[in-house]
Amino acid sequence: MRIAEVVFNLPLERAFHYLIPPALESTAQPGARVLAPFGSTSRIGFVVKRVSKSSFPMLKTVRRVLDSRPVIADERWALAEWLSRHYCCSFGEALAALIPGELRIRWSAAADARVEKCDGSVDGHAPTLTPHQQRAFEVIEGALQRRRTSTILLHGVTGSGKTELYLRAIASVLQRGDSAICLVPEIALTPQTIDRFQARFGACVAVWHSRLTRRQRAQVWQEAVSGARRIVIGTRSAVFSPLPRVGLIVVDEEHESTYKQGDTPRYHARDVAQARMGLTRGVVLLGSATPSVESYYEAAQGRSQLVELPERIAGRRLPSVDIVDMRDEFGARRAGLLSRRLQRALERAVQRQEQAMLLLNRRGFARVAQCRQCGTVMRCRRCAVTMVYHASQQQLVCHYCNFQTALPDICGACRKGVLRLRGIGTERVESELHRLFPVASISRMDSDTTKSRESHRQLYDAIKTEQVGLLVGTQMIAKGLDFPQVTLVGVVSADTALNLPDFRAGERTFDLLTQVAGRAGRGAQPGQVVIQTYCPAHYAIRAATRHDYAAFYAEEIQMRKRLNLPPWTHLVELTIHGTSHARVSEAAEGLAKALRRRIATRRMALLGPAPHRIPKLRRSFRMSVIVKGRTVAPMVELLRSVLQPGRRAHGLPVTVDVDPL
DNA sequence: AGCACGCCGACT
DNA sequence: GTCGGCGTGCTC
Repeated sequence: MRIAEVVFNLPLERAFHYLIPPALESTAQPGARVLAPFGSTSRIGFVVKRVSKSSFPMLKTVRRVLDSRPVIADERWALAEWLSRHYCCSFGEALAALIPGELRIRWSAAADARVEKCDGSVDGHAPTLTPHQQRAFEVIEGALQRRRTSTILLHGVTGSGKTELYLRAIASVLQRGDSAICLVPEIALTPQTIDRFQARFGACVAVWHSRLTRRQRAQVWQEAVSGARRIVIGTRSAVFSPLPRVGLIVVDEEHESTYKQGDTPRYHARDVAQARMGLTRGVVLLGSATPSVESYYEAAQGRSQLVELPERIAGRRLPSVDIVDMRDEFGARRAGLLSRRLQRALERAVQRQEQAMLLLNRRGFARVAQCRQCGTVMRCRRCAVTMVYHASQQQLVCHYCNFQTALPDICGACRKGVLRLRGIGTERVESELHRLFPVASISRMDSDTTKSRESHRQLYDAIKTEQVGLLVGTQMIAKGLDFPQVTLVGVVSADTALNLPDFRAGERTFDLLTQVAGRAGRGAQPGQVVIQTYCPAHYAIRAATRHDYAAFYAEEIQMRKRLNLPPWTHLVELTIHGTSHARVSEAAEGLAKALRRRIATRRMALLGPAPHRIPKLRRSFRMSVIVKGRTVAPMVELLRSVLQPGRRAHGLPVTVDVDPL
């Protein structure tokens, strides 16, 4: 038993054997990380097993053990197995995903666990529940008491009091001695939620997100393990929190795409939450005003329980929504930015000193720079996508790789024409507002103005204290913000998301419009929403104006069925990349052929190969192949065998994206 | 995934 | 003649 079987964070299924020196005998146990010589260097790996002999003739020796106790054990170990099975990654990659990258330092679970009294009992500060909330809570409480794996979808309109129900559910779990995780889409968007959690539960709440420093992360981790904290509220990786006995995972705004991890393993935190609670008979509470079609379908199929909160609390009304048909407004002649209707509404808001928000889901000043003479559009030379002009930096910026370059005086292609800026972004709207309302206080909120650690909070506070009258922003302003003085929300263009080549375009649009509309009229004054669009008849837009999720879902699910798309099927997207275009397409063809041969007998379909949505990124060409099937498991099993060893096709690396967005 | 080894094109 | 491109194979 002096040999450790070790896996690494590499796209390799195989494990490697190492001798364990006597001094490390007691600590080199399954679940502990070790530093092991690997090729010409050393790397960190995970011990998965102890064995007594190995067929490998020249074993090296473990250098050191990083953990005095396993970092991953029990149900989190099983969760890693699920991750690797479901997302087609190696076990080593799955284990690595379960611990923060920053946890490189030695840690011991022996830290003093000063568990404060923390049962989350509902005190005088908690508001009384409305009848709808009360009924919803009974369902949630019932599920928690049953102690069986279950999922509840809480579909509540914006401002219907979902957070209060999360708090009550968590309190209930704490009272019986278990712990809970609450996932939020983006920490910066939810300062209010965190404040409320801390007000209710005090020091037993830990906050987990990407902007924590290394030290803070290690500390939160430690406190979660030791039981000093019983609640973790955080972004997607918080689903892996090492809290003991997690009885409930709340996924707030479950439809948000930020729950999907961008690199291997490309997990979806909502699905991981369900897998985790499946292992410990816990409850998953999904909350949304605009549920993902997937989650609503699960409820419709009876696999999860649907609970509705159809009304706003405190008798607040949902805002009235007006559609401006931009074809009437500007017609085939010059395109404009703000319709007369929206301008008038803005004027009224400014006069009454109320706040207004304008949404445009595109940052920068102009979407493209195009030559007036030859029509050439400025593209990023590494990514082959159009570059966006940013007035604040006076530069063209690639939104994929952040490559920047000055706006040339004349076109580089024909050396004659002057470049013309076309297509609008948030910067352009901001300058238009300055022109129309020179005395108003105007701010812009997008990822450009909120880059630094503190800028988001500062801007948020300025709006909260009403130093800002008019706010322009990307989807960042559409989500979660609660500013009672906002009475007007304008959507500059509802069509930006609608016209993308994506089968979720309708869903995205419905979500964005409903969410941004929910920012209006949260205080005493009623809210008004003005939506500008060139497709007023589209069902996603029409349903959003009526706040009618059911109508949207009914249309959407039929379209998905007709085209055999999710949630009726699952997709797995394979992307092959490499610097040689010829080699990439050769490999993609080869992979498609190999797969096609094998899926003939199974109930799967193959699409492609075709150029990836972004055909070239950072000098690398990309081709995609999509596998479609009724369930994920057989597809991943097949891919695992075809892409071995090293998850490659014809020598080129392949990324596997299960249920891509 | 990195890294070393090995085989063909444009330079001092 | 060699420097360096990336295609190939290996890592206990």
